[in-house]
Amino acid sequence: MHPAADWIYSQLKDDFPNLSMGTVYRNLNILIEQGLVKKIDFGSTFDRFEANITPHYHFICESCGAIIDLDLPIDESLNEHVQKETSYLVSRHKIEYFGVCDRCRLSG
Amino acid sequence: MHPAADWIYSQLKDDFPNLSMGTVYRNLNILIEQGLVKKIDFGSTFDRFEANITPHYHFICESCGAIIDLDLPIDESLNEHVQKETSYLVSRHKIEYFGVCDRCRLSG
DNA sequence: TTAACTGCAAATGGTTTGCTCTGTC
DNA sequence: GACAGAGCAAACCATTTGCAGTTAA
Repeated sequence: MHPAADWIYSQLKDDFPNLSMGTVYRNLNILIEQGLVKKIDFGSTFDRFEANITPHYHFICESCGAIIDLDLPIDESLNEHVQKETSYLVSRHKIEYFGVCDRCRLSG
Repeated sequence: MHPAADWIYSQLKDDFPNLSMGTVYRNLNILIEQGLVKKIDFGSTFDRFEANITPHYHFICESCGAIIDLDLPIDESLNEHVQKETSYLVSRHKIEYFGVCDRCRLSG
C-alpha cells in the first residue's frame, strides 16, 4: 500500500464527510515526524506514502505506476563500498528498480 | 553540476536580462525530450537537472544538499537478481547514497 | 509568411498554513 | 477555561501554459 494523499482522502471521505485535505496532510506529516509513515519520492508530481517503515527496496512499474515493496535483504556492504571509494560518510542508500510488473506483463 | 531551474535562470540572467523562468523550463524540457538532460528526483520541493546522461549513481549530502556523481560501475546484475526473485521485468535501477560529503565532514 | 522561439503573466496543482470552531478534560 | 484537533479557505511555490510579439530563413 503506497497511497497518495488524494487516495487516503477519498477512502476516508465516506466515513467522515467533513474531512478536508488539510487534515489529511496535517496528520500524514505528524505520522512522518513520529516515524510511523514515510514519504516516497519516486519522481512524480505528487507524493506517495507508506506505513512499512522497515528498510526495503522498491520496484516501480513503468506501465501502471504501481510501487511494490521488494522482499530482499538490504545490502549494507554497498554503503561501506562507496565510503571506501569516495571517503564520504555513507549512512544509507536507496534503490528503486524500474520495469513492468506481473499484472501489466500478463495483460499486455 | 546538478543545478535547479532557479540557478540556471540566475546564471543566464546577466547575459540575457529579459530571460524568464518559462523559457528556462521550456528549454529544459526540450533537452530532456532529446535525452541531453535528465531530471533528478531526490526528494525535494523542486527539481534539479544534470547533463551527465551516462548511467551513474548519486551521493547526496544530507548536510549541504550537494548531489555528487559517483564514479562507480553500474551493477547490472542487480536487475537480473530482482527479476529472478520477483518475476517482474526489470529494465533498470537507481541507487542514491546518503551521508555527509568531504567538505561538510571536514568543516563540521 | 511561415515557423520557431521568446517574454510575460496567468493558470495549475499538490501541499501548507492561518483562523476559527468544536469537543473534551 | 485550556487545549488539541478539525474544517475551511486562502496562501504557497515550483512548474506549465496561453498568447502576443520578435526574429530568421
